[in-house]
Amino acid sequence: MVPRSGSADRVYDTLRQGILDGTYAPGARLGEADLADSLGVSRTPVREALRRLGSEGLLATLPNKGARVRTWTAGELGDIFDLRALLEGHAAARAATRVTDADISAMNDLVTRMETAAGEGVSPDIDLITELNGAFHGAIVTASGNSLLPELMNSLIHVPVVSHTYRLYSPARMRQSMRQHRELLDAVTAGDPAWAEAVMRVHVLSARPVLVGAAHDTERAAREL
Amino acid sequence: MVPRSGSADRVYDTLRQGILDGTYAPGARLGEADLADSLGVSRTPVREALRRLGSEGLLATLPNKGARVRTWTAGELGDIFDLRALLEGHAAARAATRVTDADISAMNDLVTRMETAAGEGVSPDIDLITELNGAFHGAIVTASGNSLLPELMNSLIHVPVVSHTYRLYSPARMRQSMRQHRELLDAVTAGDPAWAEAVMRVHVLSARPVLVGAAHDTERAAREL
DNA sequence: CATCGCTCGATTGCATGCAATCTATCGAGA
DNA sequence: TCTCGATAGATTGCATGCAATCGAGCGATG
Repeated sequence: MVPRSGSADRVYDTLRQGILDGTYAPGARLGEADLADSLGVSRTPVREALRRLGSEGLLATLPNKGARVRTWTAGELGDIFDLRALLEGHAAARAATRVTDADISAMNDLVTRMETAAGEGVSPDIDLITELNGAFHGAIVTASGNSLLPELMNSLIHVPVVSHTYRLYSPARMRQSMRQHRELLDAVTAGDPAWAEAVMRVHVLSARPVLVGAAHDTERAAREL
Repeated sequence: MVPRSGSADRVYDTLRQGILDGTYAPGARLGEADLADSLGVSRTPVREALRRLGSEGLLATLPNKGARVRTWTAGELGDIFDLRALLEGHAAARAATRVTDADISAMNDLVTRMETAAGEGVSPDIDLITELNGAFHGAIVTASGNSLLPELMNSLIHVPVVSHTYRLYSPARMRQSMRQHRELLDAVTAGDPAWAEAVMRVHVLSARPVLVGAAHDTERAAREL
């Protein structure tokens, strides 16, 4: 998934990144002319990028009314985590029976680097942890051997707030998450599918209330405006 | 998901339908100018539709080389059915604990009409069965209460050959499929999530070898050209 | 004779112009 | 004063033109 060369692809990457990192807030309006101007291209590639993002679920587009950054209710976030628990749990079980030594070695590297980045240093490197965490979960999903699962996970994980998970974690919750990664790796290394699936479900479902709670707070604050 | 009004949306619907019903064969090249001419619109809405279909996985698009109808290997089809068994099994279990009487009544209507369409008449109405089957599975998924599951299923089910399932069925296999629908409805009506999940998994996984086998035959035939 | 390079036709990618639609503001009437 | 309607500005949707890139076919060369 390297950044391709065309203008439309660059615009797509820029907008996607901006949506995920919060540059474009949920609900923000994305006008074609504004974006074209600020990005130095014409409206055509911008339109193309907006339609792609719309069909991938990051934007809500209304005919003749333009595109807005999609917002997610607390209920939808809960549903996302239910599906993640199901799909990633399945992936972990299958990965446990299929991983190669090279896979395990790479995963171990990722987990170790995460533990370092989350370690006792004064300020954990959230961006790095987020990136490593995504790579680790991606490695599990890939190791499941199901060639369509990575694609399918992308339609779930691209939800902006999910990529901000670690910003919402307390130090204790962060340490718990790191321990779960380590145990997941242990279960996969042991080749125990039931153990791996259970740990993965715990890992995902224990993150769920943090995200859903944050969404509830946001909704409450929005109602009181 | 009613057909919207714009030209781009009409082109999208036309192409999608054409891909699913085989008008555009797997691997067929879809040129912008050709389509624009034959559909009586300019290249702009055609491009838009092609990009959408590409990002939804129905087309494989290469930069500067245009779009082709995506082909699926037997392995990918097997992976799709594994994920369907997982996701629809989950949906059936949840539906069993949440359906309303109105849901059950609507599902019963669908199943009964399918049985009629597949009945002892000389030529079962395959198109009708396919449509009713899609509606029934959609009803189960919707009744699961997970608001994102329908979206997610769409990224799996849009694979062309899957929509042709019933064309590949023998009369005996067809009757078996109808019995499974009826038993699934029984399980959901009884409110038994484990039973419903098991029946759904049987239903999906018993269809799997038929589709995968057909794909293997196609691949073999292609190699021998 | 095979292989490499080149030119030309075809196709995609991007920019721009115009028509259609929507939103917001202002004004008339009850 | 409030509501409804009309007009104007802004924005999206579509068509078209031009530049960039790709692929096929021909010719030159080892």
